This record gives sequence, C-alpha cells and structure tokens, in this order.
Amino acid sequence: MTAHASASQTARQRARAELTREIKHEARRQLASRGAQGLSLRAVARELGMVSSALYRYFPSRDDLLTALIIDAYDALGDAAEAAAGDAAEADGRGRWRALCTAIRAWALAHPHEYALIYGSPVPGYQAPQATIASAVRVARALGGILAGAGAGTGVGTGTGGAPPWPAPPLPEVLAGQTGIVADAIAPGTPAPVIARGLIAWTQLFGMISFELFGQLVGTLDPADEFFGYAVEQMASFIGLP
Amino acid sequence: MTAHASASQTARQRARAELTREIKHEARRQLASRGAQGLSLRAVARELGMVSSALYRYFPSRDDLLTALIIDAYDALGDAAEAAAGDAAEADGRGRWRALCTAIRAWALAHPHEYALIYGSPVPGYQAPQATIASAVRVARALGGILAGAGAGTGVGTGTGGAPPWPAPPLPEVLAGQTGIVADAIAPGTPAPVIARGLIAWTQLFGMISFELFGQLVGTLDPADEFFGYAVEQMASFIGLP
DNA sequence: TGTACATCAGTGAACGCGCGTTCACTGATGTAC
DNA sequence: TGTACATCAGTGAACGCGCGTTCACTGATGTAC
Repeated sequence: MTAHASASQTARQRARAELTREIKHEARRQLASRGAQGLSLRAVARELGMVSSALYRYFPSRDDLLTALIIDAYDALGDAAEAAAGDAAEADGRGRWRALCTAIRAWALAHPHEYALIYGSPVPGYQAPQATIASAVRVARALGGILAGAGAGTGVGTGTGGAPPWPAPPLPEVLAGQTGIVADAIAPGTPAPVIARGLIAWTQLFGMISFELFGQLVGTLDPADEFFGYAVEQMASFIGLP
Repeated sequence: MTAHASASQTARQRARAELTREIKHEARRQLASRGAQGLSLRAVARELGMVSSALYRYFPSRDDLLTALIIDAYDALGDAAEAAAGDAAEADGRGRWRALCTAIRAWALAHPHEYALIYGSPVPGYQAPQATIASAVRVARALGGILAGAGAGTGVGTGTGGAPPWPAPPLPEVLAGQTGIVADAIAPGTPAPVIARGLIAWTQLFGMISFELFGQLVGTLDPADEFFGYAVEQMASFIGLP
C-alpha cells in the first residue's frame, strides 16, 4: 500500500463516511417529526436527492439504519451524562447526582423521539442487537460512579456520613446476586443496599421523565420543572448522598 | 314505542353491541401480537370474516378503534387497581399499597401491549381525545385513596404514626399549587408533601414496570420479582405508610 | 294481522398511496504493473 | 507516467405488498298506520 494509494483510499472512505453521516442525520430528522415507525428509507433518500436503492450501499436494511440511530442515541445521551457527572467535584455526590439527572432530562426533552426510541415501548418486529449494549451501559456507568463514590468514600453502610435516612432491610437472595452483577458492571465494590436504592432512584428518574414526555403529567404536574427538582433531591437523600 | 318495537330494537342493538365487542376483541388480539402500529382494520375484518368496509359501520376510522382500545385498557387496569386497593383493610395503608402495586404490575405483565398503548411512547400522529381521561384517572384515584388514608388517619405531617422516615423539605410555590390540584382530584384534604412523595413513588412504580416490560432490565435485574417487591416496601416507607 | 316505507348492516369494487427490497446497468474512482 | 483491470457508488425500473377510506348497491330488519 503506497502513500498515494492510501490517500485516495481515505478520500473515498471519507466521502462514504460523510454520506453515512448525512443519511443518519436526515433519518434522525424524520424520527423527530414522525417517530420511529415513520422512518422510511424512501423518504430519507428522497430528501437527500438520491434514489432509494442507493441507500443499500450504506445500510443493508431499514433495521440496520434503525440500529445505527439507536446506538447514536445511546452515545449522545452517554456523552451528556458523562459530561454532567464529571463536572461537579468528585466528593460532591449530591451535586453530581443532581447534574446527572438534569442532563438526562434536558437531553430527553431536547430529543423526545430519540428518547422514545431507546426508553419507550419497543418497536414491534425490531430486535435490538447486542451491539447496542456497550453504548447503553454508558449512562448507567455515570450513575455507578456516583454510587461508588457515595458507598466507598462516605461511610454508607456503616451509618456515618452519607448514610441513607433510614435503614434498608437486608436484600433477599436473588436480588443480592443481581445487585452484585450490577455493581461489578457499573460500581465495583459498592454495597448491595446502596446499589438497590440507586436502582430504585434510577427507575424513578426515568419513570418521571417518561411520564413527562409521554404526556401523563399534562394538566397536573406540567410544567414539571419543580416536581423534577424536588424528586431529585428526595432521591438523593433516599440513596444516602450527603 | 310499543313493547314489541322496543324488544326488536334492542335485539338489533344487541347484535350491534355483540359485533362491536368482537371487533375490539380481535383488535386487542392483533395489538398483543403486532403492537399498536400493527393494528389494521383490514386484518381485523379478515379475521372476522367480513369485508373491511363493513367495519366503518362500527368505528368511523382506525383512530376511533384505537381510542376505544385505549379506554378499555385504562378501564381494565382501573378495575384491577380498584379491586386490589379495596381488598385490604382500610387502615392498612402499606398492605393496600403493596396490593395496588402488585396488581398494576401483574396486569402490565399480562397485557404488555395494552400497557405500552397507554403508558408507552405515544403513537405518532394519534392524539388521544379527552374521552380517555375519565378512565385514565381511575388508577390514580386508587393511589389517592391510599394517600388520603395515610395523610388523614395516621398523623402524617404532625410527626406521629405513619410519618415519613425523614422530614420533607417545604414545596416550592408552583409545585405546591400543582399538588393541590392533584389532591383535589384524587385525595382531597391530603397534605401537599404526602401528595408529592406519593407522586414520586408513583413515577418510580411505573418507571420500574416500564423498564421491566421494555427490556431495560434484561441481563441484570431480570426476573424482577424481588427487586419489585423490595422497591414497593422502600417506597411505602418513603411515603410514610405504617 | 298486513302492507308500505324507512333504516341499517354488510358487499364488492375501486382509488390512491407508500413502502422495503432486488437487480442489471453505467460510469466514475482506485489499483497493479 | 500510462495503461488494463477491478472495485465501488449511484441509477432506474420493477416486484409484490398491504393499507385506510369511499361509494353505489342489495337485502334484511324494524316501524307506522
């Protein structure tokens, strides 16, 4: 492979990468306006000024395009989450939790259809491949960092510092095993009860965001800013963040 | 209107009601196997052995059929919730909460697509009409009954009996107003902080169920029975149920 | 009880639409000698 | 540097599909006198 050959090769590859990006960009636009089921290869091609069959040079099928969008969505949310959880000082668990929650909600509100794509009801007939998992776990790891900090540095479990506001009952056997697996994946060494409470807070967070986004709060808690802020603080105390 | 006329009229009406039920039943079957977007008037008609245009005698459009299914789903869940919350003794707030949560989860697991229809991502292009609200609020009222019992009978807010395990910070102004509206709708007279914590637990419950149903727990907390049970107890304490 | 009329359920054909995917092709870009 | 060949991107036509909805119609059921 000569230098010249390699240069022209990357030129072609660069064009390919560029168009791949444009296709995903346009697909994301359609996702935002018509939802996942409204995503049509023909419409994407039309908008890009090419013929629909040309897209098959880039994605072997509609499902593969959808998979790419899902991975991108997880990564975008992962970026936002990591940036937010990293912003606040290491020791300030509550601040990091607050920043993480706020960033996740902000991303969800800004990209409702992408949020629905990854946390909403599954697209019927579509089976998410293994490839999405690596990106999906990034958001959870941002939580893990906070839980690990809380558990390791502040005496959670020994009753001092950031201990939770009331004692947690011991975990039943299966759950203890499961939280162990979660701990290994996102917060090694963190005590099981902290993980369990973290996961409860985690489901609360996403439940609240989904309710807001999917219209369950209209007419009652909408706009939900204050409710969100209040819940975040309550859950921080619940987890035992100082 | 003679007795005979009225009898034959009801005979016709009965046939109509019967077929309406059959249409919805078949539509629900398709919903369960192919999801909301897979619901097709033509397929329903085919399965019922009639021609697709005949359905328009019963539902003016596909969206109206979908609306009927949504209302039925809310009502079915409402039935289950009311039965569960009413089962346990009035005074046993925690028992009623446990029964309510368990019933909602059981219904959701038994009817995943109907759950997704009402609590999942909205169907693009479909706008739920006002008519669904009356049925939707029934489930929330089952929660309200429990919160009202907790708030009124056990001294929550005065620090005795079923008081929450740690003091709740005062609510910001907008949120206080919103919880007031919620209280008026589902649990009149209940203090705002109890309502707020109830709603936090509520979003946790549905977040957890959605995560389980939509595949977010696969490989970690799945099967989720123990996690669910643990979270329900934790949230009961969080709300302040004795 | 019998007859003339109105209401209603269901039919069958048609309209117009958009979709995912395949395939043989042309022409440009890159590669090897 | 120049030429012969291979790779690849994009074209255009076509296949086969299912959908929601409309409309004029037939025949059965119900109603009024």
